[in-house]
Amino acid sequence: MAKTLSHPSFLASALLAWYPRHHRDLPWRHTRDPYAIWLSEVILQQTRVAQGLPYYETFLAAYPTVQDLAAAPEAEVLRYWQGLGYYSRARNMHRTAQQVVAEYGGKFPDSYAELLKLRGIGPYTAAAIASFAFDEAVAVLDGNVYRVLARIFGLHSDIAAPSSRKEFQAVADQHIPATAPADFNQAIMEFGAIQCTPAKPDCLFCPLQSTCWAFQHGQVSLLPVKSKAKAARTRYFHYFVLRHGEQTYLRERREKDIWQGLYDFALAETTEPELPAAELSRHLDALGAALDTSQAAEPTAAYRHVLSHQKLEVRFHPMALAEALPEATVRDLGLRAYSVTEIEALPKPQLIANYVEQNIRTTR
DNA sequence: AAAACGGGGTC
DNA sequence: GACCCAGTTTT
Repeated sequence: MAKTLSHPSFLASALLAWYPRHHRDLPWRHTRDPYAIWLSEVILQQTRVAQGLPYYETFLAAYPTVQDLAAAPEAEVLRYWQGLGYYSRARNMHRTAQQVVAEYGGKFPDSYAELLKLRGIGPYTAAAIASFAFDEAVAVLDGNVYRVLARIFGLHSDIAAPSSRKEFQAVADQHIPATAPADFNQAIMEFGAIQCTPAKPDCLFCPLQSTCWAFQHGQVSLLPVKSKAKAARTRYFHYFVLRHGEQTYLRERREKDIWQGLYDFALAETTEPELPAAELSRHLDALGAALDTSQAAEPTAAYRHVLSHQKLEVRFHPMALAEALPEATVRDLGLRAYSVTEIEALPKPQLIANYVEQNIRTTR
């Protein structure tokens, strides 16, 4: 909780003076609706404003209220989220919307402590909603705030270590003014986003230059301290794009892995780049008589798709079917046949969406 | 405490 | 290629 200071801290004074003259005009800054604020904050988790902005507009138009979101099918919600990544954000929002309707009578919880109990709402998002929608004096702590505080106060703790959170939170809570918590939170994040940037911050015209520890000690480029992430592992995907006339077979990814709840094609995964011939023929045998071997096509060149913790090398094997797949095969592989129009409506990983866009369309 | 979870922009 | 992004959940 914030200490109520008898006078504003130098940090709060500087940021609150800086903010009105420099901030960007963003749509979620014109609302006090906790639902809209919640949506914007979840979208902006690990996502840049420029990337998230169009999603915010489209999503809010599709689901103007928490009741609308709660009533929607999950696949449709994921389809609106397609391309944003971290799809558990959308699944959690959907479930939480249903909970808010069922257990809170459709009225959003209005305190930090209560918000924190909801799925998909952690310390950052709870503080953001509590301050922006309800004027609660709890400081947000995001990548921007870590960076600003590390530089201003010369904090050298590794911001990638969970244990550092307490230290930074305490400093932020010490400076947030009870009289303007929302503006302070907006201001410190905006300041980090456009003035105190990761690379080449604008120290020359910075209002905090004289009080900034990092600037005074020539360590701006060294702060914040952040340990390196582990190297991503490489996975090799071999997709079988099975087509029968206008129909293409896809399946929902239900397993606990990347892209949960999204749709892709029948998949063979290997730990080596190449799919062994024996394994390929085993997969082809499983398709039975339906496979039209006279129209066998070569697999595509490998697409590289980079995620935070994985590098994917992906090849597509387009295959024509002479007849629909046997019921047993469809069941075993979890597949279903979809028209082009239906495929468009399914939520898909961006990689699959790109492939569909370029390679699957109505013939003629 | 560490790992998993997307995709795009920037240097 | 490395780093970053208005983080949260799971292990």
